[in-house]
Amino acid sequence: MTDQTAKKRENKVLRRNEYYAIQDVFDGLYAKSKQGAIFTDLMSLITSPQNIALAYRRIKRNKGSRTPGTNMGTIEQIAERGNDILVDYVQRRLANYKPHPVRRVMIPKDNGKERPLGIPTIEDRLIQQCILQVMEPICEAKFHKHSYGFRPNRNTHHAISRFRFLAFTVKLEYVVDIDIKGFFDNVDHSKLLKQIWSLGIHDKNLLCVISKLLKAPIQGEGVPSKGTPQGGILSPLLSNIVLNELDWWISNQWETFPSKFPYRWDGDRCAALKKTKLKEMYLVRYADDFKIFCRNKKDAKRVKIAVEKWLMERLHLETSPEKSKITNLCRHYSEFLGLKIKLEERPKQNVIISHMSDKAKKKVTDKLRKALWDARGNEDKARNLNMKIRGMHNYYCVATRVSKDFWEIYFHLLKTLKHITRSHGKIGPPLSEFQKRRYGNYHGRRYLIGTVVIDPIYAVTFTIPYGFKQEICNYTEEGRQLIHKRLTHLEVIFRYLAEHPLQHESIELNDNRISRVSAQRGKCAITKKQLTVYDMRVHKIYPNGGDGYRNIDIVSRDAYELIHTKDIARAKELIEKLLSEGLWNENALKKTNNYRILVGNTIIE
DNA sequence: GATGTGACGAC
RNA sequence: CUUGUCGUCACAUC
Repeated sequence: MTDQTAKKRENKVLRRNEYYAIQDVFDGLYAKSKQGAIFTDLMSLITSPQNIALAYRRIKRNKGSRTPGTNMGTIEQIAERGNDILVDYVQRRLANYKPHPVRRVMIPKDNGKERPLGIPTIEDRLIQQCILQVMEPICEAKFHKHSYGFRPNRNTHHAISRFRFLAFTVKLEYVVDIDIKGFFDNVDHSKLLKQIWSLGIHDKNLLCVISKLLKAPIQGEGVPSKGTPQGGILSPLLSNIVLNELDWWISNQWETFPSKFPYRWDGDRCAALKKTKLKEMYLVRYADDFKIFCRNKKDAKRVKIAVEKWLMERLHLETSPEKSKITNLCRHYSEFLGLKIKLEERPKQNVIISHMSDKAKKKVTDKLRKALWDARGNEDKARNLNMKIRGMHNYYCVATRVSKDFWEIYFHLLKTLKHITRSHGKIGPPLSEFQKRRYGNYHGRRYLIGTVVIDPIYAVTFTIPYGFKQEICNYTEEGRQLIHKRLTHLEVIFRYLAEHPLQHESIELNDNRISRVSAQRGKCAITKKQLTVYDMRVHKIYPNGGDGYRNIDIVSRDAYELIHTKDIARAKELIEKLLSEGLWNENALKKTNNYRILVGNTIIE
C-alpha cells in the first residue's frame, strides 16, 4: 500500500522532471525560430527518449488510441513493451522509415456525403506525434496571428471575435468567401515540402520522413499522389503550413505591408497606404475556412479573382465557383463557423447581428429531439441530455440573437418535450446549484424526467466572444503564465508544495521550502515577483550549508538561472529580460552578486 | 496546477 | 465498426 503510493509519487516527479527538461528544448526551438534560425538536425531531437516518452503519454489519452489501424495494434500493446524498447523501436523505424498502410474509414458528414478518413497504425501515430512535438514550436513562431484553426490555445470563438472586429470596428462591409475543393485531399506534396523548408526546417532526413509519411499507401486504394491523410496526427499542422503562405500573402498586401518608413502609429500608416494602389484587405482563417474583408465591392471582386488565381498557381488548389462568393454584410448574412452574421444599419453606428446558421439550427434541433426521445424515463440519460444542452449553449452563445434561435428550437421541440416529460409549471422543484448559477434568472416552465430538471432550452444569453490574447503562447514562460489561471493564492501553493515534495531533497528541505514561501509571501527573493509553483525554485545560499531554514531562499526560475550560470552573455540576456518586465533594480543586482560569490561564480557588471 | 472519466462545438 | 487537432464545461483523483 505505502510502497505503491511511494512508487506512484516517484513516477509523478519523474514525469514532471522529464516534461520540464524537454519543455525547455521546445521553448528554445520557438525562440530560435522567431529569430529566423535554420534547423538542420531535428531528427536527433525527435528520436530522443524524452520526446518519445512525452509522445507516448500524449497519444495514450486520445480516445482513438484504443482503435486499431491496419495491423491490430492498440495502445495497450505499446504499453506492454516498456519505454526503452519503445525508444529503440522508434529509432529503428525512423532510420529507414516505411509507414504502415493507413486504414480507410468513411464517416458521414452532416450534408449526407461521406468524408474519407485515413487511420495510421498506432505505431505510426506515435511517430507522427514525436514529429509534431518538435515541429510545432518552430511553426508556431512563424504562423500568422489571425489563423485560428488547429492551433494551440485558439478556438472558434477567437475567430468569430476577429470577424466581429473587422465588420464592426474596422467597418468593412464586403466579405470574400472562397471555398477550396477538398482541401485536405488535394494538398500538393512537393509544394508542402518546400513550404516546410521555407519555415527554416532544413533537415533532409526529417523532410524525407514526412514525404514518405504523406505517401503511406491507403488500404485498397494504393499510394496517394496528393493530400494529407485526415486522421493523421500531423495533418492539421501540415494544413496550416500550406495555408500559412496564403495568410502572409494576403496580410502583406495591406495589414503587414512592409513599408519603408517606420510610421509612428497605425493611423499614419493606413493613411499613407490608402494613397497607394494597394487594396485594403484583412484575413481571418479557421483551417480551410477563411474570409477576406474589403472596403468596397470593386476591391472585393479583384481580391476574389486574385486569390483564386494565386491558390491555383501557387498551391495547385482548385476552388469551387458555386460556393465562392462576395457578400455585402449590410444586405446579407455571411456564414462562419456555425453562425450567420450581418450588419444592421443604424444612424450612429452599424450593429452586428448574428444568429446560428440555418444548418446549425437544424442540426441542433435534430440532435436534441433524438436525445430527448432517448432520455425518456431514464435519469442518467436525462443528465446526459443536460450536458448536451449546456455544450450547445456554450458554443452558440456568441451569437447576438441566440436566445431567439433557441426559442425557435424550443418551440419545435415542445411537442416531444411535453410528450416525454412531466411539467411542473413555473414553480416545480428547485434548480440544481449549477442551473441556478447559470440560468438564475430563468422563470419559465420546468420539465422533469424523473427527478432531473431539464436545462431550460431557451434560457441562453449572449456572451461577447473575446479576442485572442496574442501574447498567450505555449512556448514561452510568459505565455504559459497567461494560460494558467494564476496559481498564486498562498493556500493553493502550500497544498501543492506539500503534495509535490522535491524528490531528490531531504524532508527537512521540503518542510523549510514551505516555510520559506510563507515568509516571502510567495514572492521571489530577488525580483519580488509573485511566483507560481511552476516558476518557483529553491536556492541554497551556501551550496554545502545544509537544508536548514536559513540556508534557503525561494527565487524565480529566471533568477535561479541568473545565480548559477557561468555564461556571462546568458546572464546579460536574463537581466535584459527581467529589466523589460520591470523586475530588475540595484537591489536585485546586489543580491544576485552576493549569491553568485557564494556559489563560486563571478560578479556581473 | 497535473492526471483521469464524461459531454459539447468547429474544421 | 468514427480518426485527428484545438477549445470549452462538468465530475473525480492527487
